[in-house]
Amino acid sequence: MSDFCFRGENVGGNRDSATGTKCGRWNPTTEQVKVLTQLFSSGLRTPSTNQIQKISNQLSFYGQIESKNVFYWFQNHKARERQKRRKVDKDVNCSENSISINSFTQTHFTQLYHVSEPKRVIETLQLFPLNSFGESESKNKRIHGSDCGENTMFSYTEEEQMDHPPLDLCLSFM
Amino acid sequence: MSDFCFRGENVGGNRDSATGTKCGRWNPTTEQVKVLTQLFSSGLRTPSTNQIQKISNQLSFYGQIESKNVFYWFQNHKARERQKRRKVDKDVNCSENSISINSFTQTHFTQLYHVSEPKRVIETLQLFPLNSFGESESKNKRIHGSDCGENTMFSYTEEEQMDHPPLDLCLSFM
DNA sequence: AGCTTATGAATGAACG
DNA sequence: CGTTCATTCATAAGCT
Repeated sequence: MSDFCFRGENVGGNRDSATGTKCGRWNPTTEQVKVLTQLFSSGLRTPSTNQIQKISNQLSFYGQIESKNVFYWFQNHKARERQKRRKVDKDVNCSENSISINSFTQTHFTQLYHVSEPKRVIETLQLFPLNSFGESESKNKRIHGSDCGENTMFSYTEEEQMDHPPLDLCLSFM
Repeated sequence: MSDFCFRGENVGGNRDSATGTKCGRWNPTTEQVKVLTQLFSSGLRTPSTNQIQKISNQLSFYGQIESKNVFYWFQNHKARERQKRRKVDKDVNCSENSISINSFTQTHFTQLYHVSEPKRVIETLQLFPLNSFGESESKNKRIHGSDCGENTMFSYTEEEQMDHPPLDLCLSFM
């Protein structure tokens, strides 16, 4: 199943612009998404302006990107994780509720806004290696992990094209 | 309309035995679509989280469904109606506003992207909730202290009787 | 059977 | 921040 759904991501050389693809909005490459996701997984949620700048700067190697893209990405990612959590929280009950669902039986709004804040991140996300991390597995899941497996394993190989900067994000962050 | 034309209304689980895949995407039953459409026709455009939950809960009787399905359904339905409307409108609004904002943190983008509001569907059918005040739930007073009144009261009169549960949506909504 | 349409799902961008 | 809009991708259903 083709769950991976990168739309037009271009690993090799992202068409800068002014080509066939309309550059209406930012289309992140898989590398960019991967890095951003890892940063998020590392606990980074609301990067400062400075961090945004640096992230954007680093990611610009993989393709066209602006600071605001990074900004929005984190905003959206954070918001959606929470939103999803809220929506999925209690739909666990299957379709076995016959009738008699009164209005007051809706007492399972578990206000558990406990999103388990990842301890405010360490000031030095030295989480990812300086070099090409092999992306063995870990957090490669799609943002919107659905109920059905959601494998979403990016099946692209990157060994052959690691001529880009070794992602020294952790260095330039602080 | 073929009434009993469940397209996978397997209560046990929505799985496509043909391919073995667990679940591709939500396949609403005719009943579900009918109810959703009616709700939309009644004026409901953007149900709140609670409403989504209740709708989903009710519709789960007819088949597998999740909250996010309801959410997406309304999003898409509304968006597509507007989209079509826009196409018909044939508005050659070549508003070419190149966003030259690099400092998003500075201030909010001053973009006057004001689309023609499609006259907000008739929202006048706020008859009245059939049930009394849902004191138990009512409003979760946010710290924001903003006014409440997010209750999209609507009442759709279901004339035709169904051979399934009495669809007390209007009851459980509020 | 392939193409087209309809629609579920996802997400970047922006608003209040 | 939470919510909403707009655009796009992916896929099931429908049509020729």
